[in-house]
Amino acid sequence: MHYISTTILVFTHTRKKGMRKPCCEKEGTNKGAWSKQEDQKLVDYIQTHGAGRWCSLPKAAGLHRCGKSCRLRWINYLRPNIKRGNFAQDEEDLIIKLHALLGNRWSLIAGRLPGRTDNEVKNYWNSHIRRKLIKMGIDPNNHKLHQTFPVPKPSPSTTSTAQSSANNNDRVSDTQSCLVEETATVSSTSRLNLDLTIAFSPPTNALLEEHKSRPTSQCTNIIHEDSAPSGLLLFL
DNA sequence: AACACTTTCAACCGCCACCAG
DNA sequence: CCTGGTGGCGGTTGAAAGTGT
Repeated sequence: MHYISTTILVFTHTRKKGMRKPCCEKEGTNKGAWSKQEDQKLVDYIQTHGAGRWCSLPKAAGLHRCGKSCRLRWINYLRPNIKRGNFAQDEEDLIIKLHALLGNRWSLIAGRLPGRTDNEVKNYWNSHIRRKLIKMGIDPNNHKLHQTFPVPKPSPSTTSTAQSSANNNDRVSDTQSCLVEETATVSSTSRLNLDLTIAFSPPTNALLEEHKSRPTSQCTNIIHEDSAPSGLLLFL
């Protein structure tokens, strides 16, 4: 009820502002969770016709969905080679380092984690890592240690109660050791040590393709404005 | 067992960049 | 150059699952 009224409000607002029509017809399209049948239809269609042309895809595939919804479902869930489930410790460490370097650019971060999607990385950051950093007195936005907050000792008693499986305890303490190490760097240089060459996974084929197709001017060596070069080559 | 509260994560939304005409 | 269509991105939402009382 409330949703419909806000949708109408927003819709009329955008029509007024930019006279821009929505990418899909709102009427008659399904919303919410996808059914098995819908998934199957989408997979079948993409397997025979390939992904792309998202706006016309739903009609062609016989789906009562918005094209964007189809794209999201494919990219985040149905696409082959998607890694699901718990993040490994090295993945978590890499996310933290990449976030310190790139900020909330989830697609770029996810691009360095084979099999992970931007949505998954974003969710994991917001529900796990962010909370963890805050608990440890680290500002998740700038990765700096809060001045007033004492650095906790990496003892088992400091682990989270909500996720207290043995596995998680291990992960938490590992992260702590990693972050304590990092905060030491922060305190000495006011910046994280962002040398990513150690834990860096090789670029995916897609990334390499992407790189090939771009002019060299867009291939950027990321150098912090006030720090030494990280040695990380990013394809932006 | 029942309820309240918290956490997780799939999905939606609007904005913006890019490109073809 | 301008405009409209399209794809991609990051922020946000809300239902479901989990946990505490």
